[in-house]
Amino acid sequence: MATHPTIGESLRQEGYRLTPQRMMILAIIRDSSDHISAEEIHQKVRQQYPFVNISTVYRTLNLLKKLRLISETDLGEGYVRYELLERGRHHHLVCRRCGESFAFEHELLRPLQLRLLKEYGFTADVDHFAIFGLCQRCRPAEEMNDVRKEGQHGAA
Amino acid sequence: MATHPTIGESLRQEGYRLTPQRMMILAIIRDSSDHISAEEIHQKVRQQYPFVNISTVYRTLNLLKKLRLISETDLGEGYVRYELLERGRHHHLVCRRCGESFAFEHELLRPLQLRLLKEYGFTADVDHFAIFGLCQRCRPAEEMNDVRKEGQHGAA
DNA sequence: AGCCATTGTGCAAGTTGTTGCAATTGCAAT
DNA sequence: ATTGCAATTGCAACAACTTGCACAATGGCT
Repeated sequence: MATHPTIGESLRQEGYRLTPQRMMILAIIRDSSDHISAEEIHQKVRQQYPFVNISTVYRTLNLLKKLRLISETDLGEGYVRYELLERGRHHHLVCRRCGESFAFEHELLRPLQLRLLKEYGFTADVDHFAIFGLCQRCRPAEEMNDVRKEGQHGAA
Repeated sequence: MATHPTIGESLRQEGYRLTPQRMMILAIIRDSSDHISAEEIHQKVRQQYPFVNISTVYRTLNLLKKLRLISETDLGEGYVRYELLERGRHHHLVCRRCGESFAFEHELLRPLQLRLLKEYGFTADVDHFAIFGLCQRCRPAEEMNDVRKEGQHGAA
């Protein structure tokens, strides 16, 4: 029932206030099994206390993102989803054809992160990537589609 | 003055129409020296023909993106920018502190692209990445900031 | 307990971008 | 040159998200 102590305390230690709105929002993110949208958070907060404004939800999410406590991901649904970062870093492959999304290990981004640091002196925030493309199942279908179109005028 | 022939023809070969609106939009993207926003394109189109609607601009940009003729990038400005893809593939590092953005070579993403294909069977669209983080100049300042905050309560 | 600077909230208006629909237009066939 | 019709456009309404502002609440200080 109580808000996640470590995250609430992280906020206060950074000089921010732990208000009832923020406690409710934090509890909902923590209790949600996977990525959750701002609108879903807003709905659930309102079940407890109906006067919370959606802009408070967005402002809280932006604050938590700034403090690197949550990650924000665009899975191509027309809105973004949020997740506790302490839950373990992972990333997503999103198929542009079927819309399905697949997780992939943070490990695969390490080499890139290192090269950017070595060659450009740039410290990349690699909290949560979403990479778009074609999944294994959809690629054949897409290629067949290309062939049909090329067939219309004969050349590649 | 004439619209870029190859891109205009690409459109028609795919079965789409080459309308005056699309010709103007294409010419503007081609004549722009770097990444350009939808709003900038709209302004410039209206100088030639004031009745073009912003939704036509967005729809044309989405079409060109779908056909992989342009790339779309979020440089953290609150809107996205577009660029001809045939101009050579490159990506951006965006500093979350100073806002500056730096180009980096497509080559650095190749290994990731290959591993995603080998390990997940996923064909990643790597047209234009924007990776956020801290640039060389801003990292010291940010770390100093962290130290000050940690000092307030003594432990890390 | 009470004061006060500062942070946070709700509201309403503003952005960027998307979409349903009716009217228009490009273009291939006649 | 005209026709037919799917593709395209303009418009207005909408969705996700942000922001300016006045009021409210928090929490350190006395």
